[in-house]
Amino acid sequence: MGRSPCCAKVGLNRGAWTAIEDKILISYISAHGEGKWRNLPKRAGLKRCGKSCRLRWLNYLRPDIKRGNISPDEEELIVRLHNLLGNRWSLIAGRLPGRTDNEIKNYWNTTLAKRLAKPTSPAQPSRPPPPPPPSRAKRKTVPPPSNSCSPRRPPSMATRPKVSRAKPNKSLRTFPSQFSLGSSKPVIPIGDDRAQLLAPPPPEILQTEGAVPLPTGGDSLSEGQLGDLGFLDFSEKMLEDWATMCDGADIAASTEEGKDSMLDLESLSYLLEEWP
DNA sequence: AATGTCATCAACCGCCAGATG
DNA sequence: CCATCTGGCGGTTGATGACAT
Repeated sequence: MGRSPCCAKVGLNRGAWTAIEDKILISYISAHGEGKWRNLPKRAGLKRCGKSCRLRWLNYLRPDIKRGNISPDEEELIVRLHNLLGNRWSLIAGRLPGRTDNEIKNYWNTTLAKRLAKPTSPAQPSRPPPPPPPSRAKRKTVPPPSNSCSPRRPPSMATRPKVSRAKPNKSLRTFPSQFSLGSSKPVIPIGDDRAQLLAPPPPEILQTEGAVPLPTGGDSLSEGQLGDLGFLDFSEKMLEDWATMCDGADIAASTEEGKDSMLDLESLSYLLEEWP
């Protein structure tokens, strides 16, 4: 009864990924594509849990990941989106191409949350607190059973091999330019083993997919203001309108006034669901 | 130089929702 | 309709590096 474990836990590698494992995973996905994570480790010859492979790929190895510091524009966008969406990191990350939910979540927890806690912070949001967590938050809070098949922290983690993380200079930490999405950020020479593992992505990755051109009206950001955020598919005004709707306006009415040009379907459906 | 503390972030976990048989 | 599988999400942990003492 109950769920079967996502994979056999015995005999699997844990902790930090090695360069060889990364290479194997990249090669396999390059040849066979993503998906089928459960069987992927076996087929690829990796002693890893499928979930671990998926996480490694999505958060670290994907060629379209944008590395480097969060720009001020991105930061402000994260703050705004968090005010609107709460801790829905995947949704927030979905509006920041190249950024992962894990990265944004980490950035929020380590940097923004602390900064925003200070009342005099320039980034202090002017909006009310984020909405309560959506239905997903109804998870149980009981501690896991002691005989759980997957202990909270496996013993091996305590003896995780000392793997050099090769953390580059934080002020310049970014990914090789061929992986950027039009970013104008400085790029450091490849000192990261990740870069050596990755081949240049296919050209289509460098294109902004599904993006709606920014409005050309005066209320949108100028080209200079856009900076690194030129790939974003909505403008400041769109966010403002979106936020206004979230602040208690008649959403149903608002969405019928031609707002389909302002909101994508996902956002709109979310609003309609979460703010009835 | 040695030690302690803090900040960062990759990786893990349990849980959930949708898909599938 | 039900049980199971699969992919995905958000919360949390702990290794590591940076900085302070």
